[in-house]
Amino acid sequence: MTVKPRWQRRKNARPEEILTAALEAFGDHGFAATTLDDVARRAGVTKGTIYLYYDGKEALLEAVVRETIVPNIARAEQIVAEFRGSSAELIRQMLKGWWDVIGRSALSAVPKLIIAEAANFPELARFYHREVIQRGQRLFAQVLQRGIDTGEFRPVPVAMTVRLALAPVLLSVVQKHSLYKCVPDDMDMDTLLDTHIDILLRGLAHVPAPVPAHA
Amino acid sequence: MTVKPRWQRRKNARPEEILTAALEAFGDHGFAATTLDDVARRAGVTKGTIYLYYDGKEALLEAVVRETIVPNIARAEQIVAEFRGSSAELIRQMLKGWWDVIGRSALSAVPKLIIAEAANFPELARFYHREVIQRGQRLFAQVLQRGIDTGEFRPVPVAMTVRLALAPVLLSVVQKHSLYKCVPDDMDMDTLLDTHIDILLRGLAHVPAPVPAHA
Amino acid sequence: MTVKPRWQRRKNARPEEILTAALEAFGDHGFAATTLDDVARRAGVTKGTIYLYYDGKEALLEAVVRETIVPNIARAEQIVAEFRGSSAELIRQMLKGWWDVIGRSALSAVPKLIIAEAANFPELARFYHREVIQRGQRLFAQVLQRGIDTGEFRPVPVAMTVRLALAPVLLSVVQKHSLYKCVPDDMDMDTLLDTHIDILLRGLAHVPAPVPAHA
Amino acid sequence: MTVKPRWQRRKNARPEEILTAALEAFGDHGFAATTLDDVARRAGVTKGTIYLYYDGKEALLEAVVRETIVPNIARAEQIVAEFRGSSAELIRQMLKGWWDVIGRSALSAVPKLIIAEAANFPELARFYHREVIQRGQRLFAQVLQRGIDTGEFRPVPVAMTVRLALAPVLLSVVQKHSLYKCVPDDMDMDTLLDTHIDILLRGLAHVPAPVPAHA
DNA sequence: TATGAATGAGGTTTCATTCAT
DNA sequence: AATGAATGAAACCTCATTCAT
Repeated sequence: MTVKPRWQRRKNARPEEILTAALEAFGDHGFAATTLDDVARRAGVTKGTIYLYYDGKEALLEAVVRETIVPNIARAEQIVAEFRGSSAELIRQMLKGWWDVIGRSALSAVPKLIIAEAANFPELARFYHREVIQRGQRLFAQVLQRGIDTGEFRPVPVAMTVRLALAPVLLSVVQKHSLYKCVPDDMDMDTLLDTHIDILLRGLAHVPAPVPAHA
Repeated sequence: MTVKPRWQRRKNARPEEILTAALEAFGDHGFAATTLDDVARRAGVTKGTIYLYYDGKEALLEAVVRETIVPNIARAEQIVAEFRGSSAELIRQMLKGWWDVIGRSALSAVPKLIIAEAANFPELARFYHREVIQRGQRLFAQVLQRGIDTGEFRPVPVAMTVRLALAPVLLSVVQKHSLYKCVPDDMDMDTLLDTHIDILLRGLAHVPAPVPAHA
Repeated sequence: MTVKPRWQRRKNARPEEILTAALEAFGDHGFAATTLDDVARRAGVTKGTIYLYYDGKEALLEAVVRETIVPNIARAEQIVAEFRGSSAELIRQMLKGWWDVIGRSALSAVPKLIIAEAANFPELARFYHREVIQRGQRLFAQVLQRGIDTGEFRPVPVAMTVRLALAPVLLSVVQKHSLYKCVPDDMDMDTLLDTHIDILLRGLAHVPAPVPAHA
Repeated sequence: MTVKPRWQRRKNARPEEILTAALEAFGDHGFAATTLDDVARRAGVTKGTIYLYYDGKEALLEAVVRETIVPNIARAEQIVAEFRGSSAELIRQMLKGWWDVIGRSALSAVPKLIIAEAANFPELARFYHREVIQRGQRLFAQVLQRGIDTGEFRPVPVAMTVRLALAPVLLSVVQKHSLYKCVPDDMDMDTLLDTHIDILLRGLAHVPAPVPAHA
């Protein structure tokens, strides 16, 4: 007969389990409304255990943000550097790929978390802006500029267009963790992305404007 | 700094002052991280006074959401119903108008607040989705459909396109209340909107044959 | 102006009530072993009320030390300055007076508290040393020096003698709040003080040493 | 710094190492403010190891007090029993010896510890009072009484005088572990002791009181 | 109507103690 | 014999809510 041990020793697995649990909890309820009891329960430990690995609630939040997203940015930068093909195709792959890797995964909670907590943790927000947003925008801007340079796209304000290209996926990921937790989600992300890419690429194409820019 | 006028305000101005203060505070810090002391301070009253007009913190949040945005939706519906002009022009005016009325005002805090708190207040989120988002999307869809019906736009998935058209302004308003409270805001909203409308309308245009500027 | 001061009076009295309760509790159990619940209970309030008046447990400790003893030092300085009489008589009165005012009162807990907590709150200890101990020793040293100068006492190392003169009363006050809380107190403080003063003054007198200083 | 020797120590050296560490830690911070992690670190072991030798934190405190001081009392009793010489000389040697053996060593932490914790551990305090203080006082009283009986000293209240004779060394040892951890220690213990013994013995001598005892 | 002193439930954090390794 | 991961009770502290004025 083996008696069930009160707890198990899982030293190496613990930090990541706690981090994942914290990401979920913070993403669901926000920082202030999340209790460490909730995080602990999701991680299958007790409250005190969290303090073995993290200095406190705030340190846990920082770890969640710092250790989850940044690696993916580096990977994206590498993919872009190695890509051979049209700029249009690369833009399509970046948007789709971002959704597949971040949007569908648990990592998708981070952007919503940052939006909700930026004002309460400005230092963390600045870190995220510097290491994630700016790097991501720079990457996308490179691709767009390359397309303009090669004549594939018409000249557009690059920085603005980058924001416009990313806005639908960012907003979708944010809504996935807020409104669509409460209302039936009628959004077909594949169709949305296809439509977005379709309109975007047509809008970047070299054809005369069909409508006067202004009345 | 005015000291005396406070006592000369109409008595029924109090609830609105509190509501405005609450919107600011909730928008800045989120619901859980906002203290009623903070709301009271912004409203120029003391904590106890809030309870004379609202049943508690949660009731205050509900009031903020219910009483601030809905009236504007009704106004937008009226504007659209009365509009005479091309669909493209109406789309341009709706996007620009939304930014002018909501985006620039204190009301812009509501979308960020909803995103942050939806999971904690699902009933409120459903209300907002039903009374604000769906009505807004329906309105925009009407305009888009009209443009397709009249041949001004090519056929596109309407529901998706509505989301895509609104995404940049929504995301901007959300970021205005989160990241851009912490990092220098280099975003020129007018240029962003112009670029967005430009790309969007080109993307909606009938591709091959150049279409006459005006029917 | 005494209409119904019952509630108002309590409001003004709160900080002092809490301070007294804290002095008792800290004196009894030490800082770390004292719970704020205990302090609150002694003061007849709840835990939260303490935070209306003090920033936290540590601030409460500081207030206890800073606001209780210092005024008495000032008073002692005044008494000495105004005294007319022999130095011996003044020394007698200072020792007896110190015991009557501090030793018998609740203030007697402070020296024990400082001894117990000095290492944990060095800044507070330095304050106490500077504002209480050094001022007290300086005062006593003046009197002793005056006695030597007038020929009333034989020359002795003043700084050392001050310590020796004060040691029995200090130790008594400390023990009153430690050991003699646990064992039956067989100490008659009046006799102890009389004996101390007797031996001390004889020891300070101008007579040849009756015993060889060393073998 | 020696690294290897730890493993070569006799196994039963462990308890003593822990006891020494505990004495230091308790003496520095008091019982409640001391963590077992601190004790363990000072002893060069981990927290769990302490429980192999002691039943818990409180048992450790008891062991510290019970096993450190008592042996020295026995030794002092023996020295007194074997002493041949004047009572004055014996008093001098006892005071000086006490300081050399207890005052300078780590054991000096015990009196401060007892003072700080007596109210929280009354049973332990009673033990200490019975086995250390009373035995020490009885010993000193014997010597004093012998001096009076032989005519070496004038008659004085013995019990009181014992306290007075010991007060300076006790207080010094206590302050060494409290205030003088925080403020520069300007106290020359040798001079203090010499002055004390000088005044005390003169005060015990057979000469007419130079000052009227009291009105 | 308005205040703000007081409360008490609930959260974060610490740490003595246990126990699997 | 020794470790240190894990626990859980208890402490500090905050703040929504109440209520006497």
